[in-house]
Amino acid sequence: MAVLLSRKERDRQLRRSDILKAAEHLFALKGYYKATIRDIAREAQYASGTVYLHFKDKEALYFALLEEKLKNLLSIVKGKIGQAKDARNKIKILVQESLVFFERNQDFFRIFISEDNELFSERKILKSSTGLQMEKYTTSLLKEAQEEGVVSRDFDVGQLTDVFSSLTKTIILKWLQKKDGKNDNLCDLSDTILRLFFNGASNK
Amino acid sequence: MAVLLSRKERDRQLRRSDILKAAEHLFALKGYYKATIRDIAREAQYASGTVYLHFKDKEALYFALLEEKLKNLLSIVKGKIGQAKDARNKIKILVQESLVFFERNQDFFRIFISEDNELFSERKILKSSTGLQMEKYTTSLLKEAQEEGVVSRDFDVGQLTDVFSSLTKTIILKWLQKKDGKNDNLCDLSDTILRLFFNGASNK
Amino acid sequence: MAVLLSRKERDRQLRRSDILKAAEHLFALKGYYKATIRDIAREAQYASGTVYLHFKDKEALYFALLEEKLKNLLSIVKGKIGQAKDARNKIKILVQESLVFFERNQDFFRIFISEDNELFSERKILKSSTGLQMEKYTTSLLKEAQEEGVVSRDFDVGQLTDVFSSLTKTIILKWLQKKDGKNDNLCDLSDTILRLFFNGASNK
Amino acid sequence: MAVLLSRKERDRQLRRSDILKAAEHLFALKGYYKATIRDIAREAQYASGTVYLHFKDKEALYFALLEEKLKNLLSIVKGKIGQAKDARNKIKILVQESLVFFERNQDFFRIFISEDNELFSERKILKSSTGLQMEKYTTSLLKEAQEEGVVSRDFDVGQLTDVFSSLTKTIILKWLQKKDGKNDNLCDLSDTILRLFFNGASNK
DNA sequence: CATGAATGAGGTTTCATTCAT
DNA sequence: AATGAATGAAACCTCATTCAT
Repeated sequence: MAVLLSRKERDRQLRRSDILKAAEHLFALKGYYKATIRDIAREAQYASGTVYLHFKDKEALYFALLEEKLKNLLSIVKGKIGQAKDARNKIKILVQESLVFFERNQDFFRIFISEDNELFSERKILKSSTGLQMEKYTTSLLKEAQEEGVVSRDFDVGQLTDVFSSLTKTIILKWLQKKDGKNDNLCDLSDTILRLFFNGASNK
Repeated sequence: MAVLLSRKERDRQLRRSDILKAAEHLFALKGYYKATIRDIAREAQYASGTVYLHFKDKEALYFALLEEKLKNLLSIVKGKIGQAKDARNKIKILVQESLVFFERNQDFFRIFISEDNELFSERKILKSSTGLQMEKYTTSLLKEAQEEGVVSRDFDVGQLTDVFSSLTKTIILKWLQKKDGKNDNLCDLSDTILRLFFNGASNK
Repeated sequence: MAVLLSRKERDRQLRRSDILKAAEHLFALKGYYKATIRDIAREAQYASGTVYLHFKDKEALYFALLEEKLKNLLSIVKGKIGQAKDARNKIKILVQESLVFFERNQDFFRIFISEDNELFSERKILKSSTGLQMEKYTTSLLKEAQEEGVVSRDFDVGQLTDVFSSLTKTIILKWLQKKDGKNDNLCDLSDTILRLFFNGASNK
Repeated sequence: MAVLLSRKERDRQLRRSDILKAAEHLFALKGYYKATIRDIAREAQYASGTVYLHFKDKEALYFALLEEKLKNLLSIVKGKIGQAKDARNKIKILVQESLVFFERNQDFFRIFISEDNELFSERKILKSSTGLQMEKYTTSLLKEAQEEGVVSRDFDVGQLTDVFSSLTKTIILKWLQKKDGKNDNLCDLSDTILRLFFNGASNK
């Protein structure tokens, strides 16, 4: 019985996952408003109604997607960082792992970056609780860096967090837009980001 | 006769302007999709149809708004920069004037920053020709800075332009989100931006 | 004073006529629904409002046009027929003059033929009183022809009238659709029409 | 399974048919432009959106209607004509069956006859491919009649086709307009049509 | 559970008509 | 009289969401 339930549950998760994958693709391709539930359901090979068995409404689907992926990224990052000792190295790992992750999840990046700036009332920056966690985690690393003196204490940590994040996103976005056939590795850009950031935020 | 015509034309521009102002407010408040033409018309105290006497359709209204404001900003910036001699100062002025402008045009900033990241197919980043001009202009200043040695030549200028813009936007956005009653001047943040950027992009 | 008034009146008629001409062109080109008052006014070089100084509404303009032209055709036909003696000749003249008229007024013909079949409630076949007169006149000629024995009395005259009219229109329409560069004269087709009709409606 | 599918499909066709019937009625009553999708949906007892599950847009609905009915008429006619031997009899059957059909489908006739004369750009006389087939079929019968000598070769077959069709339509239209309570059978008029046509188009 | 037809609110846009200038 | 900006009703169509099967 436990087995049966767990299989059932596993199946359920699979379907949910199918839908999330389709949503990721379509939201990235067309944006939140132009991507229809029908599009998404069809791409996932389900009927529209099925989507509603897993998500309350379109917005919930959207946020679940954000949540899921961010949780994934955060856990990867936290895992890898465990080993590092000083803040500089931790931040280095954060950047590198983010680049690796986004290179593999370009659709998600498109959604992520556009969500990013939605300060509009409706699609709120609820910043999916994991988004907030991510932010807090970054902030804590930057605080550490300030304490270790590798980043100046003159700056407001909140501000630094935003600058750091947007810097990373900007570089990724630029890479995504270029992507001439060359297909240079995104992760090669971690040095650029780190140099810009650490120099920028240094004690002078 | 000339007077009559010019009054007519002036009135026309006033009405157009009413609509643009309402659009600015509503696009900023609700975003492109949730802001309806009816909302905008009502806020401008006109009937829906009136909007279409001035703009072909919703998109045209949106882009006209972008264009109008950006042209304004660009001309201010270019005007003020005329006086400056070295690249560092020019860029300083660019930042300062942008901050002044966006402090006065916060609604527009909200639209601007969200447009910015729309890589989606439909509402294209055609970056309203003036948007492109603005970008080119910034790039030219950064090139100058590279030539003058105040910014490292290691970086790709395109990349630098993006970084510079997103840095500025990020700082503004952060300020906009905080804005606790204090109401600190946005323009006071120009030093933060410049320090982060010039240190970041320095030769080491 | 009389002169002054009459000049005023003449001007008024000229403007009315301008509008009717534009309406004729646009109704022919796009049909009643797709032709807008604005289109028509613009083509006539007036403002939309001016149209309403001459016609109560769009429908009134449409019917005035029908009326005007049909009155014209009817008076031409009646004038020419005065001379003829027997019904056959009268009908021959009717056909010939109609062809000449429609060759010169092809736009109007397009409108006329489409109106023709509108039995819909709204754009009623009020058949502009002149349309009715025209019909009665034709009927009277056909009655005469029946009395003179050149057309069989077996047929209902109303029916014959309709058949005669639609026959004429059909031939004209066909000519209009072909009109390969050749530009053959439409009036050359009168024999075809008359032959088809008189044979068709003969006593055997 | 086959049964299940076929029931679904059958239901679907029924709904489609409901809508077509309502459209037929309303287009006949008010004409293409004044009949609204809402009207049609309401008459068919569906919501507006439902119409769009079956037809891409208003025009598609209109043409589907035309197509459906014409296909029906054409197949009936072709079926009955199979038996006949000479052209005269074939044409007789064509007329008779058309009359029977239109007597039963008066709403459709109203649409058909009005469509007929739309030479306007938009609602094209693409004459729904079946419309063209119908025309070609008629033409072929008339050619046969010419070859058999029962219709004069002096006439252009295209012209004859048009004359024949409009003659038939005219007689039906007249009948439809009269229809005093008497309710005489429309099909009784086939002799009138045939006599008018064959005499008219005879060798003299 | 899954389906997908049905719903209907609501958006954009057009255009006949009015009316202040 | 002439203008043409303004109006606002009303049309078409989309799509998130529900619910009977």
